[in-house]
Amino acid sequence: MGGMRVATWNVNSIRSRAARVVDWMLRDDVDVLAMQEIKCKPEQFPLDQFHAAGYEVELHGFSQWNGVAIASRLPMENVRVGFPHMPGFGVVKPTAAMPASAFALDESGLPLEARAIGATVNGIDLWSLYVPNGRELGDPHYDYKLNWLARLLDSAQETLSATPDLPLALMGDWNIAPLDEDVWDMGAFQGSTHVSEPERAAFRAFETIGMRDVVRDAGVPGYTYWDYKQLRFPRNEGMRIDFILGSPAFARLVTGAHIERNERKGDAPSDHVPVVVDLDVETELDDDRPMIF
DNA sequence: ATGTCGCCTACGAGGCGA
Repeated sequence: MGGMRVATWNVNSIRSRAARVVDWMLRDDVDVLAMQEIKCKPEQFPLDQFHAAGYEVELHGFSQWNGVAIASRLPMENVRVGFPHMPGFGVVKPTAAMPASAFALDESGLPLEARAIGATVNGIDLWSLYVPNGRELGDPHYDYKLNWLARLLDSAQETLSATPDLPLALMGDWNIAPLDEDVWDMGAFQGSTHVSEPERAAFRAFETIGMRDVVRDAGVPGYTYWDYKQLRFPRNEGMRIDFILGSPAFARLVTGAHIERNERKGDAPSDHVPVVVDLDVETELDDDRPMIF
Protein backbone atom coordinates (compact mmCIF):
# COMPACT_ATOMS: atom_id res chain seq x y z
CA MET A 1 0.00 0.00 0.00
CA GLY A 2 1.09 3.60 -0.38
CA GLY A 3 -0.33 6.45 1.65
CA MET A 4 -1.78 6.04 5.10
CA ARG A 5 -3.67 8.87 6.82
CA VAL A 6 -3.59 9.03 10.61
CA ALA A 7 -5.30 11.59 12.84
CA THR A 8 -6.01 12.56 16.43
CA TRP A 9 -9.14 14.28 17.69
CA ASN A 10 -10.48 15.12 21.13
CA VAL A 11 -14.14 14.44 20.28
CA ASN A 12 -15.65 15.60 23.60
CA SER A 13 -18.16 12.73 23.91
CA ILE A 14 -18.40 10.20 21.11
CA ARG A 15 -22.06 9.50 21.86
CA SER A 16 -23.02 13.08 21.06
CA ARG A 17 -20.80 13.25 17.96
CA ALA A 18 -20.43 9.82 16.36
CA ALA A 19 -22.13 10.76 13.08
CA ARG A 20 -20.03 13.85 12.72
CA VAL A 21 -16.81 11.99 13.47
CA VAL A 22 -17.53 9.12 11.07
CA ASP A 23 -18.66 11.53 8.33
CA TRP A 24 -15.40 13.39 8.63
CA MET A 25 -13.29 10.22 8.60
CA LEU A 26 -14.91 9.10 5.35
CA ARG A 27 -14.81 12.55 3.79
CA ASP A 28 -11.14 13.09 4.67
CA ASP A 29 -10.18 9.47 3.86
CA VAL A 30 -8.78 8.77 7.33
CA ASP A 31 -7.36 5.31 7.93
CA VAL A 32 -6.71 5.57 11.66
CA LEU A 33 -8.20 8.00 14.18
CA ALA A 34 -7.04 8.38 17.79
CA MET A 35 -9.87 9.83 19.86
CA GLN A 36 -9.84 11.39 23.31
CA GLU A 37 -12.62 12.27 25.74
CA ILE A 38 -14.97 9.64 24.39
CA LYS A 39 -16.74 9.97 27.76
CA CYS A 40 -18.26 6.52 27.82
CA LYS A 41 -17.69 2.93 28.78
CA PRO A 42 -17.27 0.16 26.20
CA GLU A 43 -20.92 -0.92 26.10
CA GLN A 44 -21.96 2.67 25.39
CA PHE A 45 -19.61 3.31 22.46
CA PRO A 46 -21.51 3.70 19.15
CA LEU A 47 -19.63 0.85 17.48
CA ASP A 48 -22.30 0.21 14.84
CA GLN A 49 -21.71 3.54 13.15
CA PHE A 50 -17.98 2.89 12.92
CA HIS A 51 -18.41 -0.67 11.73
CA ALA A 52 -20.86 0.43 9.05
CA ALA A 53 -18.21 2.81 7.76
CA GLY A 54 -15.59 0.07 7.73
CA TYR A 55 -13.69 0.89 10.93
CA GLU A 56 -12.81 -1.35 13.84
CA VAL A 57 -12.55 0.33 17.24
CA GLU A 58 -10.37 -0.38 20.26
CA LEU A 59 -11.31 1.67 23.28
CA HIS A 60 -10.70 2.27 26.94
CA GLY A 61 -13.29 4.15 28.93
CA PHE A 62 -14.89 4.36 32.36
CA SER A 63 -18.19 6.17 32.66
CA GLN A 64 -18.37 9.88 31.85
CA TRP A 65 -14.83 11.21 32.27
CA ASN A 66 -11.86 10.95 29.91
CA GLY A 67 -11.81 7.83 27.74
CA VAL A 68 -9.64 7.09 24.70
CA ALA A 69 -10.11 5.04 21.54
CA ILE A 70 -8.53 4.15 18.22
CA ALA A 71 -10.67 3.55 15.14
CA SER A 72 -8.95 1.94 12.17
CA ARG A 73 -9.84 0.44 8.81
CA LEU A 74 -6.45 -1.30 8.77
CA PRO A 75 -5.83 -4.23 11.12
CA MET A 76 -4.88 -3.29 14.68
CA GLU A 77 -2.57 -5.54 16.66
CA ASN A 78 -0.93 -5.54 20.06
CA VAL A 79 -3.54 -3.33 21.73
CA ARG A 80 -2.32 -1.91 25.04
CA VAL A 81 -4.27 -0.01 27.69
CA GLY A 82 -2.23 2.47 29.73
CA PHE A 83 1.56 2.43 29.98
CA PRO A 84 3.96 1.07 32.61
CA HIS A 85 3.84 3.01 35.90
CA MET A 86 1.05 5.30 34.68
CA PRO A 87 -0.14 7.16 37.77
CA GLY A 88 -3.73 7.41 38.93
CA PHE A 89 -5.55 10.26 40.63
CA GLY A 90 -8.22 11.01 43.18
CA VAL A 91 -10.27 8.64 45.28
CA VAL A 92 -12.45 5.64 44.56
CA LYS A 93 -16.01 6.95 44.64
CA PRO A 94 -18.42 4.28 43.42
CA THR A 95 -21.63 5.36 41.67
CA ALA A 96 -24.36 3.59 39.73
CA ALA A 97 -22.49 4.32 36.49
CA MET A 98 -19.15 3.26 37.95
CA PRO A 99 -19.33 0.59 40.65
CA ALA A 100 -16.35 -0.14 42.86
CA SER A 101 -15.49 -3.17 40.72
CA ALA A 102 -14.83 -0.87 37.74
CA PHE A 103 -11.89 0.87 39.43
CA ALA A 104 -8.31 -0.23 38.79
CA LEU A 105 -5.60 1.13 41.05
CA ASP A 106 -2.06 2.29 40.37
CA GLU A 107 1.00 1.22 42.35
CA SER A 108 0.14 3.78 45.07
CA GLY A 109 -3.47 2.68 45.34
CA LEU A 110 -4.88 5.65 43.39
CA PRO A 111 -7.60 4.96 40.82
CA LEU A 112 -6.36 4.82 37.24
CA GLU A 113 -8.08 6.93 34.61
CA ALA A 114 -8.75 6.09 30.95
CA ARG A 115 -6.10 8.24 29.31
CA ALA A 116 -3.94 5.99 27.14
CA ILE A 117 -4.49 3.27 24.56
CA GLY A 118 -2.03 2.02 21.98
CA ALA A 119 -2.20 -0.26 18.95
CA THR A 120 0.14 -1.36 16.19
CA VAL A 121 -1.02 -0.66 12.62
CA ASN A 122 1.19 -1.52 9.64
CA GLY A 123 4.08 -1.94 12.05
CA ILE A 124 3.54 1.57 13.41
CA ASP A 125 2.99 1.99 17.16
CA LEU A 126 0.14 4.48 17.54
CA TRP A 127 -1.10 5.91 20.84
CA SER A 128 -4.18 7.90 21.76
CA LEU A 129 -3.35 10.01 24.82
CA TYR A 130 -5.40 12.34 26.96
CA VAL A 131 -2.96 14.21 29.18
CA PRO A 132 -4.44 15.39 32.50
CA ASN A 133 -5.65 19.00 32.39
CA GLY A 134 -3.87 20.21 35.53
CA ARG A 135 -6.74 22.54 36.52
CA GLU A 136 -4.73 25.20 38.38
CA LEU A 137 -1.09 25.79 39.20
CA GLY A 138 -0.50 24.17 42.56
CA ASP A 139 -3.57 21.95 42.32
CA PRO A 140 -2.89 18.24 43.00
CA HIS A 141 -4.10 17.68 39.44
CA TYR A 142 -1.21 19.81 38.19
CA ASP A 143 1.32 17.58 39.95
CA TYR A 144 -0.52 14.58 38.55
CA LYS A 145 -0.18 16.05 35.06
CA LEU A 146 3.57 16.50 35.38
CA ASN A 147 4.04 13.08 36.94
CA TRP A 148 1.89 11.44 34.26
CA LEU A 149 3.98 13.08 31.54
CA ALA A 150 7.23 12.04 33.23
CA ARG A 151 6.10 8.42 33.38
CA LEU A 152 4.96 8.58 29.75
CA LEU A 153 8.40 9.85 28.80
CA ASP A 154 10.04 7.01 30.73
CA SER A 155 7.86 4.53 28.91
CA ALA A 156 8.59 5.98 25.47
CA GLN A 157 12.28 6.14 26.27
CA GLU A 158 12.34 2.49 27.25
CA THR A 159 10.52 1.53 24.09
CA LEU A 160 12.89 3.48 21.87
CA SER A 161 15.95 2.21 23.72
CA ALA A 162 14.85 -1.34 23.01
CA THR A 163 13.66 -0.65 19.45
CA PRO A 164 15.27 2.58 18.15
CA ASP A 165 13.90 2.11 14.63
CA LEU A 166 10.30 1.70 15.74
CA PRO A 167 7.86 4.11 14.10
CA LEU A 168 6.12 5.40 17.25
CA ALA A 169 3.56 8.21 17.45
CA LEU A 170 2.21 9.75 20.65
CA MET A 171 -0.99 11.42 19.53
CA GLY A 172 -3.56 13.31 21.49
CA ASP A 173 -4.66 16.18 23.64
CA TRP A 174 -1.52 17.19 25.51
CA ASN A 175 -3.18 20.07 27.36
CA ILE A 176 0.00 22.09 26.88
CA ALA A 177 0.64 25.09 24.62
CA PRO A 178 4.39 24.66 24.06
CA LEU A 179 5.04 28.08 22.51
CA ASP A 180 3.71 31.56 23.23
CA GLU A 181 2.27 31.65 19.71
CA ASP A 182 0.15 28.61 20.60
CA VAL A 183 -2.31 30.81 22.52
CA TRP A 184 -4.06 33.91 21.26
CA ASP A 185 -2.86 36.15 24.07
CA MET A 186 -0.20 35.22 26.59
CA GLY A 187 -1.52 38.03 28.76
CA ALA A 188 -4.71 36.03 29.27
CA PHE A 189 -2.69 33.04 30.52
CA GLN A 190 -0.56 34.59 33.22
CA GLY A 191 -0.56 32.22 36.17
CA SER A 192 -2.50 29.59 34.23
CA THR A 193 -1.88 25.99 33.36
CA HIS A 194 -1.04 24.88 29.80
CA VAL A 195 1.66 27.55 29.38
CA SER A 196 3.68 27.16 32.58
CA GLU A 197 7.36 26.44 32.26
CA PRO A 198 7.23 23.02 33.99
CA GLU A 199 4.52 21.88 31.56
CA ARG A 200 6.43 23.19 28.58
CA ALA A 201 9.61 21.53 29.86
CA ALA A 202 7.72 18.25 30.22
CA PHE A 203 6.62 18.55 26.59
CA ARG A 204 10.07 19.52 25.32
CA ALA A 205 11.59 16.58 27.18
CA PHE A 206 10.21 14.27 24.50
CA GLU A 207 12.64 15.90 22.08
CA THR A 208 15.51 14.52 24.16
CA ILE A 209 14.48 10.99 23.14
CA GLY A 210 14.14 12.02 19.50
CA MET A 211 10.39 12.61 19.38
CA ARG A 212 9.35 15.45 17.07
CA ASP A 213 6.14 17.42 16.64
CA VAL A 214 5.69 16.23 13.08
CA VAL A 215 2.79 18.60 12.33
CA ARG A 216 4.70 21.70 13.38
CA ASP A 217 7.75 20.39 11.53
CA ALA A 218 5.59 20.13 8.40
CA GLY A 219 4.98 23.87 8.64
CA VAL A 220 1.30 23.64 9.57
CA PRO A 221 0.14 26.74 11.49
CA GLY A 222 -2.90 27.32 13.65
CA TYR A 223 -4.84 26.33 16.72
CA THR A 224 -6.48 22.99 17.50
CA TYR A 225 -8.89 24.05 20.28
CA TRP A 226 -11.25 26.94 20.93
CA ASP A 227 -13.26 27.15 24.15
CA TYR A 228 -17.04 27.01 23.75
CA LYS A 229 -17.33 30.11 25.92
CA GLN A 230 -16.88 33.75 25.09
CA LEU A 231 -17.08 33.46 21.30
CA ARG A 232 -13.58 32.04 21.27
CA PHE A 233 -13.94 30.45 17.83
CA PRO A 234 -15.50 33.41 15.99
CA ARG A 235 -12.77 35.58 17.46
CA ASN A 236 -10.16 32.93 16.63
CA GLU A 237 -9.01 32.95 20.23
CA GLY A 238 -7.73 29.40 20.31
CA MET A 239 -4.97 27.21 21.61
CA ARG A 240 -2.68 24.68 20.00
CA ILE A 241 -2.69 21.79 22.44
CA ASP A 242 -3.26 18.68 20.30
CA PHE A 243 -0.11 17.12 18.91
CA ILE A 244 1.39 14.16 17.13
CA LEU A 245 4.88 13.45 18.41
CA GLY A 246 6.75 10.99 16.23
CA SER A 247 9.90 8.97 16.71
CA PRO A 248 12.64 9.40 14.09
CA ALA A 249 11.40 6.36 12.17
CA PHE A 250 7.85 7.74 12.25
CA ALA A 251 8.93 11.24 11.22
CA ARG A 252 10.66 9.78 8.18
CA LEU A 253 7.31 8.41 6.97
CA VAL A 254 5.49 11.75 7.11
CA THR A 255 4.64 13.25 3.71
CA GLY A 256 2.18 15.91 4.85
CA ALA A 257 0.00 17.21 7.66
CA HIS A 258 -2.98 19.45 8.30
CA ILE A 259 -5.34 20.73 10.97
CA GLU A 260 -9.06 20.38 10.16
CA ARG A 261 -10.21 23.81 11.30
CA ASN A 262 -13.56 23.41 9.55
CA GLU A 263 -14.55 20.74 12.07
CA ARG A 264 -14.96 23.48 14.68
CA LYS A 265 -17.80 24.91 12.55
CA GLY A 266 -21.40 23.87 12.04
CA ASP A 267 -23.79 22.01 14.29
CA ALA A 268 -22.60 20.62 17.61
CA PRO A 269 -18.86 20.64 17.03
CA SER A 270 -16.29 19.38 19.49
CA ASP A 271 -14.23 22.19 20.99
CA HIS A 272 -11.16 20.51 19.41
CA VAL A 273 -10.47 19.77 15.74
CA PRO A 274 -8.65 16.85 14.08
CA VAL A 275 -4.89 16.95 13.58
CA VAL A 276 -3.84 14.82 10.62
CA VAL A 277 -0.64 13.34 9.19
CA ASP A 278 -0.06 11.51 5.94
CA LEU A 279 2.45 8.68 5.90
CA ASP A 280 4.25 6.98 3.07
CA VAL A 281 4.24 3.41 4.25
CA GLU A 282 6.19 2.30 1.18
CA THR A 283 9.11 4.35 2.45
CA GLU A 284 9.38 2.05 5.43
CA LEU A 285 9.01 -1.05 3.31
CA ASP A 286 11.64 0.23 0.91
CA ASP A 287 14.03 0.81 3.79
CA ASP A 288 13.70 -2.83 4.79
CA ARG A 289 14.60 -4.10 1.33
CA PRO A 290 18.21 -4.93 0.57
CA MET A 291 19.96 -2.54 -1.75
CA ILE A 292 20.60 -4.22 -5.08
CA PHE A 293 22.85 -1.65 -6.71
C1' DA B 1 -20.05 38.07 32.23
C1' DT B 2 -18.74 32.98 36.19
C1' DG B 3 -20.75 34.19 29.01
C1' DT B 4 -20.74 26.88 26.85
C1' DC B 5 -20.83 22.27 26.62
C1' DG B 6 -21.66 17.16 28.14
C1' DC B 7 -22.75 13.77 31.57
C1' DC B 8 -23.84 12.58 36.15
C1' DT B 9 -27.74 11.86 39.78
C1' DA B 10 -32.33 11.16 40.00
C1' DC B 11 -36.64 13.21 37.68
C1' DG B 12 -35.25 18.84 38.09
C1' DA B 13 -31.86 21.39 38.77
C1' DG B 14 -27.45 21.44 40.46
C1' DG B 15 -22.61 19.53 40.43
C1' DC B 16 -18.42 18.52 38.13
C1' DG B 17 -14.89 18.85 34.70
C1' DA B 18 -13.02 21.15 30.85
